[in-house]
Amino acid sequence: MASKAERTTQFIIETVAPVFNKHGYIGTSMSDIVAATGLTKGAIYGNFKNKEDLALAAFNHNLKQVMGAIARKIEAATTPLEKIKALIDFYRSYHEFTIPFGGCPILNVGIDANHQNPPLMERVMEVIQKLQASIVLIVEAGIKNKDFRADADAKGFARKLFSITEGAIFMTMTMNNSRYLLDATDVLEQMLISDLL
Amino acid sequence: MASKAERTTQFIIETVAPVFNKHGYIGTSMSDIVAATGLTKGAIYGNFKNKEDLALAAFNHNLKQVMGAIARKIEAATTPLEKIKALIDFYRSYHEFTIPFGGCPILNVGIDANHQNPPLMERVMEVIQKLQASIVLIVEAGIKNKDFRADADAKGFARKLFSITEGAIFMTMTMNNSRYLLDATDVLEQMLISDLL
DNA sequence: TTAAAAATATACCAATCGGTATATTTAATA
DNA sequence: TATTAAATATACCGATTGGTATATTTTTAA
Repeated sequence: MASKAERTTQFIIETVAPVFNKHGYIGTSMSDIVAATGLTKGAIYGNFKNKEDLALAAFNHNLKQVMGAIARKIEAATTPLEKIKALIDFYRSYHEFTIPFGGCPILNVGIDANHQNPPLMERVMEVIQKLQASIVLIVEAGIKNKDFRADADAKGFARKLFSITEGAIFMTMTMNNSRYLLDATDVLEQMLISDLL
Repeated sequence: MASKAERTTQFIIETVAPVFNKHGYIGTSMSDIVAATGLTKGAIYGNFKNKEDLALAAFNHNLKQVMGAIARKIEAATTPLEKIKALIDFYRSYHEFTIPFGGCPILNVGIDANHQNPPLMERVMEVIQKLQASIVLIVEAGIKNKDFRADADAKGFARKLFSITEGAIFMTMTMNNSRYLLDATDVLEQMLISDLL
């Protein structure tokens, strides 16, 4: 069994992650964190060096939740074409999925940390690069596989997929209307045909 | 000539608008505002009831800047088709255009005010509705005009245009790479053909 | 079961937060 | 130019910020 300390650290991260995602770095105060966890400042600072470290851990935890769900969907699919389809399909139910998290962590922290928190911003950029690279890998596998056209632009497709998805998440979150995400899946399905097939 | 007071009020709004857009509502302190304007708290509170009123004025000012530039482009075009093309084309140079503002005010405040500042959030939603309605009007004029297909989905097109654009702005701002906006113009041009023509 | 170590709680710190009452300066106008 | 009204500066308010030193409690392991 994990030590008490390890379990407490994990508990703090899990409890605080949606708070940071909803209210942002500056918008989340140490007293918010104390209130959310029911612990005291002593306990928090015993487990994390400072607020910034905790925010980083919270962001990574939020990412893991969302990425984990996506990864499971993609890994369940067998061919590259089916993986891309599964990825697009995931966003059909993303609104309900993301409500407990408070939206997309990449989008939220990307806006929140820009001009504000350089280390957090660095992490966002790094994560986006990695996610795009993993989409590129799938598309390239599909080219080898003859699922996709030989001249398909894997990087371009990954960029557009990511960009369109983030825009749709933003719109459904701010307008509280999942239609934007459904629109986006239509656009992405058309793009799949015109760009890759 | 405008009175001294009116000019000071305007000066505060103009000076503070990009600060709010970059750092967000909570991230912008009254001392930031004092430092940026070179005025004192007395002067600021003599011109605005409180920080929230100032933030709202700043948001409206930022909007006016961006919307003004777009409106000029659209009004210069004569036919509905050309207006839509001009709108899409505007985003080709949006990255450079928006750097002094610190990004898209709708995107920034939409993320920043969500779960944080209900009156500001209300204003964001209202603005998005109005902007989409104005795109719908252009498309509907184009349908009457025979520029566009009779069965074109004006509202759906407006939603997708807005959503794709915001996503691209987010990506180019956080990755500091205008390629995402250029990608988006390609997608939008294809969408113009497939959805409206 | 007890001693040592680790984790948590308590009580505090200086700095900063948004905001205000009042004094002073500046601008408008007669 | 003098008077008045408006605008701005100064000095302050209590509350809250992130963070810490130390006391207390709880867990771990002998």
